[in-house]
Order: sequence, then structure tokens, then C-alpha cells
Amino acid sequence: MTDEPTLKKNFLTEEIEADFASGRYTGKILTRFPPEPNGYLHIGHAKAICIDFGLAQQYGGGTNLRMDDTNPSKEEQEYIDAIQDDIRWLGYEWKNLLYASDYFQQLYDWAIELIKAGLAYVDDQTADEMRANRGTLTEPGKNSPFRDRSVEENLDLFTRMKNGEFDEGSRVLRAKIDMASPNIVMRDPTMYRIMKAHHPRTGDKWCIYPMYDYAHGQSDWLEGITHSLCSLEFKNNRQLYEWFIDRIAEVSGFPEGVKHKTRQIEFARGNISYMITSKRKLLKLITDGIVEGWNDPRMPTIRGMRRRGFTPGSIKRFWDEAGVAKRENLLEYAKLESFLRDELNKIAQRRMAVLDPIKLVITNYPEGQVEVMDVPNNPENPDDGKRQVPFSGELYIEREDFMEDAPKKFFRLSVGKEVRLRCGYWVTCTDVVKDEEGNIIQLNCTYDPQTRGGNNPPPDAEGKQRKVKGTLHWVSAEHAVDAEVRLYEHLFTKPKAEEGELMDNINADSLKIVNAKVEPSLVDAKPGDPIQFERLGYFTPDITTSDEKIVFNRTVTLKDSWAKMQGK
RNA sequence: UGGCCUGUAGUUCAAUUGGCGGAACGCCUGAUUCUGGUUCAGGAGGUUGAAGGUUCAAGUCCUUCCAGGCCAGCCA
Repeated sequence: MTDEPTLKKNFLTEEIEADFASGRYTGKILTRFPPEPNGYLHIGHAKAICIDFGLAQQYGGGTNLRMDDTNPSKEEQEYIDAIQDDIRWLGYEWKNLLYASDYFQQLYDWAIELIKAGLAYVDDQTADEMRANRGTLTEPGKNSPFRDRSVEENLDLFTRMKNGEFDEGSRVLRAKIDMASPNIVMRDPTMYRIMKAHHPRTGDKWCIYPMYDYAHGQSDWLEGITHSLCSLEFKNNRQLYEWFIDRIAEVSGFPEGVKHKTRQIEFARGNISYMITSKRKLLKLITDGIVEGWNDPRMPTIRGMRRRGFTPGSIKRFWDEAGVAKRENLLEYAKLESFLRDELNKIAQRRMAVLDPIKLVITNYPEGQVEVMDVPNNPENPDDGKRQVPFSGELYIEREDFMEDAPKKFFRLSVGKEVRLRCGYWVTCTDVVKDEEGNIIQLNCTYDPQTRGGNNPPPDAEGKQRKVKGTLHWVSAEHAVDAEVRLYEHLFTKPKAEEGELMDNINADSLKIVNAKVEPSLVDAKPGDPIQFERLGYFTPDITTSDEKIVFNRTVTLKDSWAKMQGK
């Protein structure tokens, strides 16, 4: 987790290296991550974070974290704080924490210069009129009747817009470019709209707020960003991004201390099967009560995944291995799970927990006896040592580890069969106890005292070694602790979860809550601690866990080739 | 019937820039194992979207076609 994954070669690294080789840039690479503080970061943002921070790190540069706070009607301080927390959790640190709103005055001053140069005008058309006159994908637009106002009138109107003299929606400032451009982004784009909203940072100072297109490029430029890496849908906007900077450079020159223009390069965002990242849809899951909130362990948010038990390392490695390109994609959730398991396998403490308990009674075990068994905390890492687990004549094992009419391939318990209880004893099932309805309520077994600790018994007189195929996990009934365990599945039934009507694809079984019996040492586990319940999967205590009620989240199951065989 | 972008194993990406198409994940075998996990060894899987062309040689260059994506917010 401490060593950063080395990023693979891709078209971004190629371009970046070319930019330094050609002398376009000297010095250090500087990127930026520009989240809009109107929601929580999700797995898709994590890709951008890995690229923006990871690439800069790889080339010895830095990354500015810039809150894209140009729309106060949707943005809140709560998100500004959460975003920083999530980025740090992922393991990245920014060079500077900045806000687009830091540049509101500069942006305004430049707008004045653009107006003076005849490159911007105040438009009195309604939003509907503007839309009608914008033309369509195949037809050019029409010039606004207000397009040729005098500089003086534009200056007067724009100043009054700023002073709050006009109603919201009554006027906008537009760049004067080309209403017939085949790139619709260039058809006199809006630079400022009137918005009388309270801004978390600038308060009530401004009645006008800049649009993304007018704010983003210049923010990059002012900060001396070398590479502004963003997703594909901004490809069309790049022409405008460059237009603003070029025009401002002509009209006002470069800002103090700024030597170069920023290069925007677009890459494809990453989609993952069974997950969605649309903020609107995610919010609907919450408002419709499908999930608990932004940090529900089933949510693809950083907070949700963190609560679920994901590690930052696995998320970073996933995006690193996924690569970067320019095509639409749908990564398999299995790939994410693979890197998750890989890391968890190395660090997770092993414990025993029985999710669906059935009582196992050892009929020949001395009544009332309790033994303490040494069990390794992590066989993958002997340095983690061993712990002591109480063993007795009354245990719980997993209901599905017993079968009455077992097929030959069933390596677990069945009447007449012998199995190993992990680090306990070898037991043979003699008979079962059923209730009136015929349900099995207890398994009676005998144990072999020569197998203490789960070890092989000595060979028989002919030197033959007795063997068992199966090893089961267990907890001592008397010592077991009750715990609630939350078992998660995909939130959606279709891999392309984003497709079609959201509510048609909801997996009704995405959360299953069971009452488990767990070994006593688990009472000390803390939220975030990676724990493997042996033979079941990786779990971590939920943030709601308490002394009164222990709660675990299942992060991911172990691979299960038995279940796979059954499925066939 | 506009502009721009993208098509390479099931999936995501590579292919030294024109020189024998690979990896990861997934899938299938086998070995090992006190977790049906891990680990190890091996295997299957490709008309490089299609058709033409240039070339000794094309995934890579050219032409045409097909499919998919983005853009018509006073969102980002």
C-alpha cells in the first residue's frame, strides 16, 4: 500500500513526455483535479484522481485540488470537506487547495476587456429564444438581435448585471464567436449568468457567476497547469477553452508569472459493470430508499466503498491496471474484486464466524471441558502470530457444510463422514436430530482425541495415513458472540446498470442481514480493519458497530469453486 | 441529412510507430494446501469492425463503407 503502483504507458504519458521533449514545457508537470462540490466522490472520480495525481507524481510534479465552485445553487461546504477527506483516504495530497471562485475578480476583469475588444456582448434573449436561435446539429444558428450592441451599452449592462439590477434569467453575457460554427459549443457561448445565490466562499458579493467554459480554462492558465486532463465529453469544449485563452492573451497579455498555456487532453471515463456513477441516479437511489445514503456500503462512492471495506490500494491498482484510452468501456466488476482480494489476502486477519449456524455436539467429548486452540492469525504472514480460540463439546458450524444425501464431490460433513474442524479436532458425524417438521436441528459427532489442533492422527498399524478432504470453520457455542452480518450483492441486476430505467434493474437482494455466531476475539475489531472470515470472505466492522451490537459488512466473498460447480 | 472521437481475445488495455498480434482479469485442466482460499504449472480463446488500395511486408498508411460515443443548459 505504501509503494505507488507505477503507471503503465498510455497515450497520456506519451503526450506528456512529448511535451517536455519538444520543449513546450520546461520544469515540472502540474495537473489539477477539479471536482464540483455538489456531491460525493465516486469510483469514477477515483479514476480521474489516479490519473491527475498519479501521473503528476510519476513525473515528479504536483497536482492542484481546485473546487469548481461556479454554481452556488448546487454546491455546499459539506461536499468540499468530504472531497478532501476522500482524496486523502485514497492516499494523495495536493500541492495547493484552490477554488474557481478565487478567480472571480480576474475573470470579471477579463470579461470587461473582452467586451471592450468587441468579443463579448450582453444578450437580452430569453433562454428559449437563445435555444431557438442556436440552430441544430445540422443547421446554423441565427445571430441574436442584441449581438451588435455598442461597447458602451454592453459595459453598462454587464456592470448592472454584476450589481444585481436585473432579474435572474433576464440577461447573459455571451462570447461573440460564430453562430454558424459546426461546433455548437462555439455558437456564442454564455460566459455569465445572473444568479442571486449565496456562495459558500464569496457570500453575496456576486450576482453573476461564470459558466464552466469561461472559468475552467483560465483557472488552469492562471495556476500554470501544464496538462489539464479531463474526460471525453469535453473534447468539443477544447476549441472554446483555447479560444478564451488566446483572445485574453491578445487583449490583456499573459497573467503575471504565467509562462505557458495549458494543454487539455481528454480520456475516456471508466464504467464498471453492475455500477452506476450518474449523480442524478445515485441520488434517486437515496431518495427512493433503495440505499441508506451516500455512504451505504453498496454505493459506488468512495465513502460507501470505504465503509464496505475496500482498500485504497486496491482501487488505485484497479485503475492503474485498467489503463487509459479513448474508447467507451465497461470494466468487469470481477476485475475490481480480484485486486481487492489480492490485497486483502495479504493483510486481512483470519477469524472464524458462522453465518448460518447449526449446532454440532461432540458426544464423546468430556462434559464441560473447554480447550484453548492456537489458531494462526494469517497463514500468509506468520509474523501476525496466533490467537487462542476456545473449543468445547458444543459448537456451531455452517448449515451448508452438512448435507444428508451428499454427492461424492461434497467434501464436507455428512452422516458417517469425517472432517477436520479447523485447528480443532477431526470429527465424524454419527447421526442427526430433527424437529417435528423434519428440519435438522443438531448434528451429533464423535471426535478423535489424537487429532488435537486439527493435526493428522498417527498412521495406523500398517503405516497408512488416514485423510480428510474437508476442513470446516466453527465457533464454540458457549463462547460465541452474536453479531449482525450484512451480506451485499450487486445493487443492479444487469451488468450495464446505467442502461434503461433505473428502477427496473434494481437487485432486490442486494442486502441480506444475518445473525451470526462469531469467535470472541472479534469484539475488538474496529471499522476498517480488514478481516477474513475463514472460508467465507472478507469483512470489516460497520461504522455503526458498538459494544451492544456488533455489525459486520461483507466486503467481498472468497472465490468459491464449490459454488461454481453447483451452479453448473 | 453537421462537427468531432472511437472500433485489437469474453472484458480492459499493449503491440518498440510499417516487421512473427501480447498482458491482466475472467474461463478450463492439473499439482500443492489444515481455508473448495492462497500459491504453482499448463490450456482454450483473434478473419485486429468490413471491403478495397499502397508496399517485399499493414492492427499500424490511403479510400469507401459499417457500428458505437459526444455536442443543440443561463449544468459541469
